[in-house]
Amino acid sequence: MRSGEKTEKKKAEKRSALLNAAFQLFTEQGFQKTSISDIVNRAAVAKGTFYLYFKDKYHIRTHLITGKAEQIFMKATDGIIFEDPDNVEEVTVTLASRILDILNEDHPIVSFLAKNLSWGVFKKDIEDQTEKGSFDFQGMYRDLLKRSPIRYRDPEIMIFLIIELIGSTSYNSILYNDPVPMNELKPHLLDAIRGIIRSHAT
Amino acid sequence: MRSGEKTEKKKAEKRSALLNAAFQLFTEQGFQKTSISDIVNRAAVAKGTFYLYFKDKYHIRTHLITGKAEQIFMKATDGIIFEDPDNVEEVTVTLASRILDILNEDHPIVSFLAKNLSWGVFKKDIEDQTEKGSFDFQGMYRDLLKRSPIRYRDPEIMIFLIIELIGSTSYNSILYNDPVPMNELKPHLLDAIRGIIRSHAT
Amino acid sequence: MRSGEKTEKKKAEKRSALLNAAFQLFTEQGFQKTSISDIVNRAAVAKGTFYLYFKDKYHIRTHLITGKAEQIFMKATDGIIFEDPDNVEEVTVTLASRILDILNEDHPIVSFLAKNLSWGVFKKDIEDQTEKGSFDFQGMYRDLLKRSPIRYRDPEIMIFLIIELIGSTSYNSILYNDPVPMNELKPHLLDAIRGIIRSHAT
Amino acid sequence: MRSGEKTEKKKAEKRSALLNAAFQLFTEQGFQKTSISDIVNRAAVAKGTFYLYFKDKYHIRTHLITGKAEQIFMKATDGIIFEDPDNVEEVTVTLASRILDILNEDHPIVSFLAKNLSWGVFKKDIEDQTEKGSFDFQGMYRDLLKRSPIRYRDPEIMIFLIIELIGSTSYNSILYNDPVPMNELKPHLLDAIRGIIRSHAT
DNA sequence: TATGAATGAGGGTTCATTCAT
DNA sequence: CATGAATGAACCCTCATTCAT
Repeated sequence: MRSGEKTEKKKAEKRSALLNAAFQLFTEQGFQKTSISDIVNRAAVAKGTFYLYFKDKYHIRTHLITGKAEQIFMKATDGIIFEDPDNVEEVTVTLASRILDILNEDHPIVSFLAKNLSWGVFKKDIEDQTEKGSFDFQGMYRDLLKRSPIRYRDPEIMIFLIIELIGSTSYNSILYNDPVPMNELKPHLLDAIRGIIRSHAT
Repeated sequence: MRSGEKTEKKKAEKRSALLNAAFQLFTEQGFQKTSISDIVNRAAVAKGTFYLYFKDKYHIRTHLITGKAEQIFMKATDGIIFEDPDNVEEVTVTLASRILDILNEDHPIVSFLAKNLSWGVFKKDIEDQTEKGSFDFQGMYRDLLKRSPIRYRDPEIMIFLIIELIGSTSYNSILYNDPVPMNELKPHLLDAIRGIIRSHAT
Repeated sequence: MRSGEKTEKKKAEKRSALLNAAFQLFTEQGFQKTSISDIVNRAAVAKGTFYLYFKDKYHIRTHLITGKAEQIFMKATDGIIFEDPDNVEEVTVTLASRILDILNEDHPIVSFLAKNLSWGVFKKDIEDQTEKGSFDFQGMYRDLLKRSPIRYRDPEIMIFLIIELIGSTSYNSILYNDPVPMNELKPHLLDAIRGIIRSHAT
Repeated sequence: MRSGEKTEKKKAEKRSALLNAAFQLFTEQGFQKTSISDIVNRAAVAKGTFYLYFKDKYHIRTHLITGKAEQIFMKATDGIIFEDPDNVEEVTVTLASRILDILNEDHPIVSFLAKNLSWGVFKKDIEDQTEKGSFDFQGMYRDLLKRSPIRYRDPEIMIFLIIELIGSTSYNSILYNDPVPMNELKPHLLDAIRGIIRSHAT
């Protein structure tokens, strides 16, 4: 009745092969230019198989985006210890720094996210997916602000500015060293973040 | 001149009709979802005519992007008078403010640029096109920094950070009031810009 | 008997579940638009199981048609007593009337037969299937004509005309009240049948 | 500007080729089993060309059905002269007779209509299409009944019974001589029609 | 027997591009 | 210059059928 272990394993392999193939192709050629034929060819499975695991191209992209984003946040927060865990500036800058390092070491992920992650897609995906275990970044940050001894005006705007700044500058710096490599850009970026945070402190 | 004035005029009209139609459609539906059929239909021109004026869809997009960008910069600098034209902070913030106002009053342009302008495309287009009369923003800014009594470290990085910050935040704020409308976001944005400039001052 | 009773019962259940599911689906969506996936899903049976009981979609349709047709004839003749069992007109009109009533009270069967029973299919099915116990309508009618005191010219044509008339008019009248509901159409139909019978009497 | 005569002629040829190919294939294999690939292959045009002339398979079927039906009615009424044009029985039987002759001489049309014309399709098509020049059978018959010296009860039911009887019996008789060839069936059929008409006379 | 994952041929449809007019 | 009919490759997706478990 129940499918055996072996079958289950094979299924996981197919799914994984499809995700990997899609990730590579979306990164190399972008989402729109990648056809389902391309994906199944690289994954070495039959065309119909794709539809056993994903509804369509958008579905597999969503899985990739949320998966990769979560992976980054997990890595960024893993084993981290703050000297002063209630210091918004320290926590934010440290997290930003770690995320920039992770991105800087994983060009494919940057390329993939840059080519596939627009705010529209991101927000929609986030809302569509209330998957268990999904990393709750917003909640974590809300707690941080609550515990902080310093109050911040318009914290939502603050975080919005910071995220957009990181996101928009990473792409060219990391992938094309334009205008300078991330190593060089990073201090300026963290400075700018500090500036934003301070200007919101009351 | 062999061809009569009338013919020349008609030619320009067709070209113009194609550009307008493409702009509307790229804005409404995005680049990928717009077909050449769509464009020629809206322009009320035969399909083959498209190929008399543009090589393909990418070509017409390039023309639109550079045209619109130039239009914005022209408008932003038109008739402007600075109290202290050598003050980098004043000039930059004023320009930024005017550009934000222009964008905020022209949603289609924001939508169009957001949907069609990635850095990759932009740089490539800029390089491909050495069109006469194209607005020399970089040159203007270089002069400003030269005349400034204050010196700035890594001015290129500074301008990069500012441009990316403006570009990335405008889209959601202007079109979706997310996280707040541009009216509200603007002071924070200008603050952040000031912060970036000051942290680069020596 | 090697296989236990329980197994036999389960087997019959699966077969039955498939037949029921197919009947419903063919009735609801028609034969062509129903996929084998649809059938096994509704029958709550694995895809492969279908092929243990039926060769393909055509095969299951055939079983349904002959089964349903037989069911109708059985019901129509069940417990019937004629005043004058040798009177062809009385017997025919009474049978026709009962069949019309049965159909009128069982819209799904009408819909199913209408959507799935063309003469071509019917005749082929009948010939292919020499299933035991199949109701011998033709034989019954031959006997009736033999016993009748009145002789009829071309009896086969006569019965052909009657069957076609009933079959073709039932669908629209019963399911769509078009041009009128069966209650209203019925007397006219029986009149027409009487007319056909009389014009064949010698 | 305007496409030339030659172009117009070629267009008509393509359209015609598609209609002919579709007619043959629908007749040979039925509607559902015929793919658009089949049609364009037989018509010897490219696949995309199909969509220049017809929206989909249903659209081309509709054109064929209405076209063929009109053709039959035109032929049946062409040059007809009645001794007593107000005699419902004479007119009806004469028309029926001519239609049966036409059908009997054009097996493909019978096969096509049998395989493609269900009442549902027919009524929907008729309603969808208020094309100019379409033969107005209903109007003609209404006039006939109005002029008739004899009154008829429920004339709509009467005509419904007659049409269904002709339609349902023609298929097997003409194409398969079952139960007898049309030549032989025809007198019985006309008799039955007469019977229906008389039983509706007041 | 029973399962359901896997297959891949084939369905309908779109569209950039060409070319005779 | 301008046209738009014609093309056919490529797209996404469905589904009957097989077969290892």
